[in-house]
This record gives sequence, structure tokens and C-alpha cells, in this order.
Amino acid sequence: MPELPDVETFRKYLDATALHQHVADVAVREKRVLKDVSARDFERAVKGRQFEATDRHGKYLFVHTSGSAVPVLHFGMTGLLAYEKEREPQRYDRVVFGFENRYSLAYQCRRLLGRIALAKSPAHFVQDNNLGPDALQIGREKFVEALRGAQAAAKSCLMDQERLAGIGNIYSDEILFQSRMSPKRKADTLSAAEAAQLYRTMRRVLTMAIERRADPARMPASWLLPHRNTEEPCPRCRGTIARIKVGGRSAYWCPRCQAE
DNA sequence: AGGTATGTTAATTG
DNA sequence: GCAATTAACATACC
Repeated sequence: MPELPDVETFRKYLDATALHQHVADVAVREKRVLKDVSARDFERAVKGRQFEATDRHGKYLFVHTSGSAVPVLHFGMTGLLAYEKEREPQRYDRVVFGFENRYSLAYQCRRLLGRIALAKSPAHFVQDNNLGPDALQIGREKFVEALRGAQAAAKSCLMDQERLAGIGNIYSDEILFQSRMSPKRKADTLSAAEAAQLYRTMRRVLTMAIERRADPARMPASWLLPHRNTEEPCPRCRGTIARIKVGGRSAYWCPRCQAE
């Protein structure tokens, strides 16, 4: 799940559950999810602190606490948050934050592709990891600039976190589908009008996906996302959805609707 | 058994 | 040296 709309949904979930609470206990159950910090140091940085505010940049969630270090949560392909009272440990719990009210917030990650780090600040983290502007923060001009001159597919550029942060495989497919643009289309062949159109579609798709809590079941039936497989017909023309490899990832698309 | 899956990154290729 | 592609990571499902 975790692309920009999913992470924004996790952020709101954390805000609605764990914000303003004091962390009574931190349990690192799988130290491989920690990036550049030991379990001992991570626990020491967070335990006893209060969760004060959250931020998001691209697919990264920042949790400001009453301490100086900022935990940074990244969800890989299978990460999520679960807040629950007197929660029994579950198999894919990797880090669990326990609060004074006996509830806990578990960071679950089945495939261990997600990571938790400590940053000095979101700005430092963004800089250190060469992240581009957040896909919902970037303006049209900068967006066009970010795609200009790239020989790769526009889809690959949309997913390149150093150009633009937040879009992954599913939402890049959705944006191209709604832009009626082929996933094979090279970025350097886009006209100014097409790039601007892509920008507007990107904003609409991400905004609507957040409103629907990034839940595929809630997305409009006219979107590709709920039919993103080769079994169902294109929701627009009832043609056959195809799958091809673009930049090493599977792109689902409608060859009839999305011109080459 | 082999291929696929919402992500990142190290290694490799051109 | 750079940009772009591929392999590897870990786990589950068809």
C-alpha cells in the first residue's frame, strides 16, 4: 500500500490515536528494520517522550517527539500501523510503542522492506536521502523541470524519489491511465501541454486517493486502481488491460485508451 | 516450481 | 562519471 496517499492515511491515523501520548515503552522486535541506529539507541531516544506532531514527505512519516531525534517511518511494500488496547504480540510486529493508557502502536512490516530511522529533522532527512520535492507540494513549473531531459519513461520519472517524492508503481499507473498516456512514453517526448496535464492529473489522483483513505475499494469505479489486473476489462472502454515491464516494474494499462 | 507483489539500494550496463 | 536497468532483500500467494 504505502505510496503517498497510504502514508498520509497512516499519518492521520497516528494523529487520531497516538498523538500527545507519552511513550511508556519501546520494543524493537526486529532490529533489521532499524536504519543506521541500534535498538538500544532508538529505544533510548523515544522512551519517555511524548508524540507531539507528525509530518510527511513523499513516502516517509516523521514523528516529532518531546526529544530532539525524530523517528522516521518508511513502510516498504507491506508496512502498516496498528493501534490497539492490550495488544497481543503479532508475528509481523517489528517495533511496538506502548503508551501509558495500555494501548500500543505497532509498526508491522511483513516483508521487512520498510525501515525506521532517526533524523535530526525532516529537512535533514530529505537532504541526506536526496529526496525530491513532495508530489503534493511541488509546483507545476518545478514538476515540468523534474521531468525535463530524462530519457527514461515518464512513469519511471514519476516513481523516481529523487525527482519527485511519493509516487510508486500503483499511482503512477493510475496517473498515466487518467492522462490517457502510455506507460512506454519517454519523458523527453512530452510537450509542455502534456507535462502540465500530467501534473494536474497527478494532483487530482493523489488528493482524491487521500480523501478515500487510500482504500482501493473506495476508489471510483472509473479508476484503473480497482481493476488493476489483466482479468477485468478497462473501466473506460471495456478493452483488455495489459501488463508490460517498464523500468523493471509491472505497468498495467489499457492499450486502447492510452495512446503510444 | 516459477512468477508476481504497493519499495529501496547496490551492482551492473551502456 | 552519469543515467538507466537489473538483482537482491523477505515473505506470501497463485
